Amino acid sequence: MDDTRLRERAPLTVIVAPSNVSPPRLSPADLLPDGDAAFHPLSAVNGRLTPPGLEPASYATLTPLLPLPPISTVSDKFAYHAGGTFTVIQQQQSYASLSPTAYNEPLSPQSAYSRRSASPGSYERRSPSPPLPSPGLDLNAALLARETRDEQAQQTQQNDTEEINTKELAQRISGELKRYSIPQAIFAQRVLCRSQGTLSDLLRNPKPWSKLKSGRETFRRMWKWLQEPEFQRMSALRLADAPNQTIKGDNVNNMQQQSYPREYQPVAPAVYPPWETPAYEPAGDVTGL
DNA sequence: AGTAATAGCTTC
DNA sequence: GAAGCTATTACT
Repeated sequence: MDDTRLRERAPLTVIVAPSNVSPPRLSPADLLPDGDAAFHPLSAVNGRLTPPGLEPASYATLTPLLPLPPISTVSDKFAYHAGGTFTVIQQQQSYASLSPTAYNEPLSPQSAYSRRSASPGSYERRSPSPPLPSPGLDLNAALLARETRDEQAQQTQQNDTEEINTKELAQRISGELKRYSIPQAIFAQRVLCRSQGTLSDLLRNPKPWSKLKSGRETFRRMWKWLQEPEFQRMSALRLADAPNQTIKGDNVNNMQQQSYPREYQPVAPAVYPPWETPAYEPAGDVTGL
C-alpha cells in the first residue's frame, strides 16, 4: 500500500519507472499498472486545475461508490456532486478524457454512448451566471474554468440522459472482468449490488437501452465504473458489501455465493487482487493517503 | 474447485 | 412484464 501511495505522490519520473505489470492480475502495488502513462497527464492537469495540497489519491474519501447509494436515484446525480468535491470531478474528467486507450480497450468509454452531447449551449443553460473571473486573472484561467464547467455539465447530462449502448457496454465490462480476472460475482455484488446470475444474464443478453426501464440503473453503474480511473475501479471492487440497503431485491448480503471475510488482517503484504483485500484497511492507512 | 450460464421463481 | 434472486447445472 505504501508503494501505491508513494507512486501517487511521486514525481513523474518515478511513475514512469517500468513496473512491467503485464499479468492481468492486479496486486495492490499494481493499482497503477501499465496504463500509468494515463496518469501522467493527470499530474499536469491536477497541478493546474486542483488546489495544491489536495492529494490526488484519497481512496477512501474519493471513492464514489463507497456506500453504494440506493440504486434508484443517487447514481443519476453521481456521488461526486453529492459529495461536493470539485476536485474529484475534475480528476475524473481528466481521466476520462485524457486516457481513452491507456487502460481501456480500443473502444473508449465514450464510444459506448450512442452519441455525445457536445451542444455548445449546454453550458449556458446549466450555468446561467458563471462566476466570471476578475479582469486581473489570466484569460486562460477563465477559459479553463469555463471549460471545466462545461465538461461537468456534459458529464452530468450524460449520466442522466444519454443513451448507453448496452451491447457494447456489456462487451466492455466482460472484457475488463476477464482482463483482470474479476469474478462476475465480485463485480456484481460490489459494484452493481446485484447477483452473479443477474450480471451474467445482463452481460450475455443485454437489452437495448430503449427497452430498458428500471434496469437502466444497473447499466449506468457499469458505465460509471468503466469511466472511473483504474484505482477507483479497484477501490470499488474492494469495498465492503453495502450494508442492508432497502433496495428492492438487493439482499445481496443474503447471497451465499461467496463470503469474503473482512475480519482477517493482512498481516503480510500479500499479493492479492484488490477485491480480496480486506474491505477495511488497517487504521489510518487508506484515509491517511 | 472456482466460475459462468441458465432455469425457475419472486417481487414490484 | 421487467428486473432480479436463488438454486442448479455447465464449463474450465
